[in-house]
Amino acid sequence: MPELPEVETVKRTLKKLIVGKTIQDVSVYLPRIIRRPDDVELFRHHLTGTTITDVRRRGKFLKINCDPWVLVSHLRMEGKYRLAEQDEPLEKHTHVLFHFTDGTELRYRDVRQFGTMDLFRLGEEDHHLPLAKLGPEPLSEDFTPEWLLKTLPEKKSKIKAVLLNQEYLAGLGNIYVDESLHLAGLHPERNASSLSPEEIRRLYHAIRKTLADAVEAGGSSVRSYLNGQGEMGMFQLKIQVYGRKGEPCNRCGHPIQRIVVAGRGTHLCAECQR
DNA sequence: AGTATATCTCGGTCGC
DNA sequence: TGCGACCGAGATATAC
Repeated sequence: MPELPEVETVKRTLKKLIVGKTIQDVSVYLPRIIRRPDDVELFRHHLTGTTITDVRRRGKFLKINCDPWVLVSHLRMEGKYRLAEQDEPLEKHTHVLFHFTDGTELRYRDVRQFGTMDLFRLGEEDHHLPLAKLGPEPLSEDFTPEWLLKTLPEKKSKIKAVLLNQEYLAGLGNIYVDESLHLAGLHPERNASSLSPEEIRRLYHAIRKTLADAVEAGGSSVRSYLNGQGEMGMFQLKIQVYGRKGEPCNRCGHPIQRIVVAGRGTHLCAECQR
């Protein structure tokens, strides 16, 4: 389930692999993936003949510049991009192909078929859904302790629900929320408004460190996540709580619990997180 | 208006 | 081996 660090890793990998390539044609085998424009033939028509000029990221979204268009792509649970030679056999669950003029092609695979693609005029994408309402980037200078100190006390939900809300903060998902809360020593069911200023500062630094470390490690390879070159990230080796139900907490030795918070499986150490 | 909860997408995986 | 339950990001709908 790619979250910010995984999408950042895919972005960096794809940037090296596809910038400068020209799209000769596009094949769409599962039209439902393409949300905008609503006509898949128009999607093909717009992209054909364009050249990839940049690959960026916003929250968990990839932004692939195909001037004068930008493809906004969300991988959801299991979406993957891979650069292939056009004569390689198609893997199962391949839904979209971007054929380049040099004989290679960018392939989008997605077993769960949850991923989405939205095409916008370059520059207009941030003013429309799905990007329009996203909260600040947690690794940018927009995300500060002062902002967290000001906004968290106004929230009436549990801290885990707040951090999962992409309109509040963009890019955290289930894994990195659980990891950040463990590092901060905060219970996921705490009301956001109950956190003391000291706890909020701890949370701020925990989020920054968790995400920065994960980006540096190339993301986590939980489930089937691979970057654009098919390589695995290494952050899963550093994971403290996610998916470790029953195993001992690396800090205190007490067993990791799994509970449900905000409708999501949630891993925590009840000894370290209060 | 903000928050909580349920529903929906899907197929691999798991338990029985 | 077969089958139903489960999982989950985020949009959407509904309730309060």
